[in-house]
Amino acid sequence: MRWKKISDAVIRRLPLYLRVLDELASDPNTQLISSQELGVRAGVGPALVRKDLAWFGEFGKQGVGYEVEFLRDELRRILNLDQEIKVAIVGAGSLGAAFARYTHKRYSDDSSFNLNIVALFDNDPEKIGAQIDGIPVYGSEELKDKVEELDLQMAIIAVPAEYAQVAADQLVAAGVKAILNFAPVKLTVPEGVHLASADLSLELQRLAYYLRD
Amino acid sequence: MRWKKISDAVIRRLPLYLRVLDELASDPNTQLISSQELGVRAGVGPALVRKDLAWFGEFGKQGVGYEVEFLRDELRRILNLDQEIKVAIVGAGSLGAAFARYTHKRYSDDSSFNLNIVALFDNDPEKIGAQIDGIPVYGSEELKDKVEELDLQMAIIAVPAEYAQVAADQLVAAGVKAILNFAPVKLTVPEGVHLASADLSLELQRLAYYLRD
DNA sequence: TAGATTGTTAATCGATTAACAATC
DNA sequence: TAGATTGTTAATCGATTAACAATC
Repeated sequence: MRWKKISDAVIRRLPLYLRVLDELASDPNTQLISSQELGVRAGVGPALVRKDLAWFGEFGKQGVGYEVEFLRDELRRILNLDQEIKVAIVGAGSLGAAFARYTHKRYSDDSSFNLNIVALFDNDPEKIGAQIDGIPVYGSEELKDKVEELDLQMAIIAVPAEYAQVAADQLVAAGVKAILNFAPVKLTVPEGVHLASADLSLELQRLAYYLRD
Repeated sequence: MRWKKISDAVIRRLPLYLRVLDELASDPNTQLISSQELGVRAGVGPALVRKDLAWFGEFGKQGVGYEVEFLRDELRRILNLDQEIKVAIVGAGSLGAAFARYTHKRYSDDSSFNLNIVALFDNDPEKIGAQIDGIPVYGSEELKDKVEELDLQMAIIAVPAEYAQVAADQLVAAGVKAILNFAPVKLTVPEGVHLASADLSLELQRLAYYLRD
């Protein structure tokens, strides 16, 4: 299945819809949902909900709405979340460790959360060989080998700003195609490698603007 | 100084420009920068750089460019970062503690980083009264008092998803007008309260989509 | 002055919303 | 059938880019 050039603005909303459907799936009273209702819960207009979904197929029934379980499964498939995705964290400092715990817990609790942190990497000899929440910490020089061995497909960069580009380069060289960056720097990666950024300080600085009103 | 209805898309780019200017300010060789160069470093087109800045005044000189130090000061003023902003973190678990350390360090190291974490809040009696990196942990029932006493203007929510809306409600009731949310839930806040979200799992799920190519 | 780069207007592009025929 | 809601096309809205006169 191949969908060409669907805008990232669309892709960003799919996890929002999926979250609503996951919540609803546990409620036996709600087997159907309209674009109206799904939109309200996701914070998106109903027309946009329908347009977004229509890029991938005809998932609804006119006059009826969308089947919650069915649509959830479709969205999970579209987002490649129907299979386990193995994630590495580079940087086993307090931030890296916190994400490891956080995401690992989520993976164990929620059987449909298929993002699994399976390895941490760090340079500190004190940390290498230890485990955090049962997840092993490896030395950075093992990164390439472990990416292959463990089939790591995604990575989270949680190192200090000055090492973030180095970490990204190592990940790219190892073949990782999706990177979530927490360091407060703009990373440069080759075409075909996908970046997401969770830049705490940019967000705080943006919020500061609105303190004036 | 009051700038009406400037789009959030514009505001989001100002911290990007500010970051570039901060880096450049330490380089005595670069006293001037063109919209071209600033754009390349910030990842924005040169025309957009000029248009963004022009919303707030005429900061450049034709044929010359922008003075780095001057423009930096102007941007810091526009973003209200010319004064110390006191920030609370709600949730003193590993994530909250990691942010506290991270941002607190940044505040001490970088004299122009005026976002200062000065309080943590938690419900766990084990944690209340303790300090993390010298920052005191208070009980949640003290939130309202401490917001006033310490003049807390911003907060970071780092509690489990099921408590995030409660935390937001308490913050709003206490008068906090800017909230950065890390919990994987859509928060509802009244008009006039500004939200930023750093939703790790939404970003990871979005990245998963691109693993197909 | 000649060259460069701003500030700004007009043109383009893309994303969201409105509307409605199709149909469950 | 009557009512509801989808999928889709056309209209609108907003954001980015191109172009260029002003001017340092």
